[in-house]
Amino acid sequence: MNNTHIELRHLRLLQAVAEAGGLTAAAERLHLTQSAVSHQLKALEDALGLPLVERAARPLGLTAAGRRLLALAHAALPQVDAALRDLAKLKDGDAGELRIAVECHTCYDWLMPAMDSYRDVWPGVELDLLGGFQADPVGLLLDGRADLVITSEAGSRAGVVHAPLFGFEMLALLPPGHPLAAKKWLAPADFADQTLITYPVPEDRLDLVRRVLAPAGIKPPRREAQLTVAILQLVASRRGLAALPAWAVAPYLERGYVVARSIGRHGLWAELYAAVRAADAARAFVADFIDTVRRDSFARLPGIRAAVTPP
Amino acid sequence: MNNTHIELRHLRLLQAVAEAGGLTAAAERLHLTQSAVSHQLKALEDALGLPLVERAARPLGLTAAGRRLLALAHAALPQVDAALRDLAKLKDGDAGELRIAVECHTCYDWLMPAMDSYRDVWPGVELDLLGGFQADPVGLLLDGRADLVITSEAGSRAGVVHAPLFGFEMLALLPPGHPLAAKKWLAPADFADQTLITYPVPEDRLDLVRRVLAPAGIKPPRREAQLTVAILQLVASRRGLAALPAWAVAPYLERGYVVARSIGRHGLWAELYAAVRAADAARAFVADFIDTVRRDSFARLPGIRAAVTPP
DNA sequence: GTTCGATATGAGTGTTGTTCATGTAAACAA
DNA sequence: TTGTTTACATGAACAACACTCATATCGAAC
Repeated sequence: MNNTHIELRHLRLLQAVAEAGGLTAAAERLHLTQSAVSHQLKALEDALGLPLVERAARPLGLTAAGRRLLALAHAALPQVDAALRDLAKLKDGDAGELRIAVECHTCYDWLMPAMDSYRDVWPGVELDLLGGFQADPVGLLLDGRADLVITSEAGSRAGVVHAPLFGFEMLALLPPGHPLAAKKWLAPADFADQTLITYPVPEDRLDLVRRVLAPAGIKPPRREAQLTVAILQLVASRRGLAALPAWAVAPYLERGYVVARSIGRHGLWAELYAAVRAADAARAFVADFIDTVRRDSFARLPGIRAAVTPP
Repeated sequence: MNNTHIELRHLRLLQAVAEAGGLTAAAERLHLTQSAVSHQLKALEDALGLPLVERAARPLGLTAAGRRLLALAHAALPQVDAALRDLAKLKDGDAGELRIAVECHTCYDWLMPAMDSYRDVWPGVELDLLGGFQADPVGLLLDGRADLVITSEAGSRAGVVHAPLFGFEMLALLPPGHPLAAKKWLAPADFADQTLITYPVPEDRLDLVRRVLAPAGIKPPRREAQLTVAILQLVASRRGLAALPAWAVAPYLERGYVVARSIGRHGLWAELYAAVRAADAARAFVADFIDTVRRDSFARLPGIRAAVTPP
């Protein structure tokens, strides 16, 4: 029957479920409750008269019907997005300038590919990347020296909008065979007698220090390194511990170069935001840059989750 | 912006508006009120921040944005339909038998192409066409000698479901230059002294006689012909008048072979139904045959409208 | 067994799509 | 011109539906 009342909402739902590997995780991405996802999926299955997901398996598997519908989602949703982009260009024009300042060192890992995707669909937008460490990157927006800032601070300043990108886990990195590797997760006290290897930034910019160690009154010695590989090399050679975003270390973990542990019972989670001037937030090429980063990151980065603050 | 809440419903709406050339006509096809279509279109335009249709022109024109979105509809909706068909096959299987009996002579005009489209997507279904005039075609369903009957009678019999296909206008055909051609439409009395040329069927099967002439107490002489071309030839050579469905005579009208006039102020409209056994109505390959006929007919036949009885 | 993480379910609520009843505007006829 | 017809717009009332909240159920790990 073709009169089945199917909507793009259903396709987005199925895609999210398949990608997230579970209803709860899908709900988070869609900024819905788990209940809504469960209800909606059931309603869809009832309407079609076919089960779409294997409820037993974890990660959740799709049935043959589910896979067919997912194939439709993969075919149709990008077409829809492309059309909406074209409409946005018709409305706002398709040219502009986007000078991007980046606060976090490891962000280049995902920012570069995202910029490449973006360039494909907005060839008329001039992309610039501002280098060097900035004391007050959001200030650059108001100075007019940058148009978009990637930051981990949600702090809202007048005239600036912070759009949440995604949440990620900071993992503690240990050399293989380190005594602490026996634990499932590390408590603040575990860092007491360890050297901390970090990027060369002030202490209050390090989530591990500001949110975990400082509150616990622990102040381990620090050693700084400029590059991610250098930090990993120091950890691997047992000069100390480090804390880096999960996505940045995934390739090294696979090779067994270092091992990772969560920080605290539920892990140390941080968020990234794209800050733009309020006046620019509604401009199509700006809004779509943020969308592109979100989509691209979810497709590419392991161990990230939707931002808690809805976009 | 991509977070715009667009749904397949919107695409179907825009497609219907574009094809029907107006909101009112689109509403009829979608089995909605004109108000609903107007509201929904306005909501969509507001959400996108762009006008989609040129309200002034008649038939309604699309803006550049409307055309872009229509292109999306043309790309995406067939994919959706194909996916739903595949799901139906997964559910019910993809094979079956469909013996079709046809009551109306001119129906072969659209039935053949529709059957061709259908065969493409349901290669496993055995299609058969039952020939010859049937006194009680719906009876064949209950006898088990046919599986689907094309009929113009809505009359519901136990165990048989009548699915409306579309409404069409019966046009009165006159030779060019006939005195009655001066009128915009013909009244019952106009037929009083004219010979009526018809297919060889009982009088009570002729809509013109049963619904117009008989109630007015008019009983013109009849002359019968087997073939549509024969009827048209007799009309053109001034042997009498005929009444045929608009779609069946469109090509002859274009060539000026005959001229057509409405019967009555608002025209004489009839409907066609597909009758199937109630037990078969839910089977995917049966339901989709009916859908295919509807879609195909609307795409191909001029001067038809949605059935008044909602499907 | 208990606990934890994940999905299901029922009731209540807010949103939104639809209809109904008009209003308005343009085209056409008298 | 006025009346008539046809098509689209609009506001209020209603109905349907999607979502949330709270809670139940299920399964796996300990």
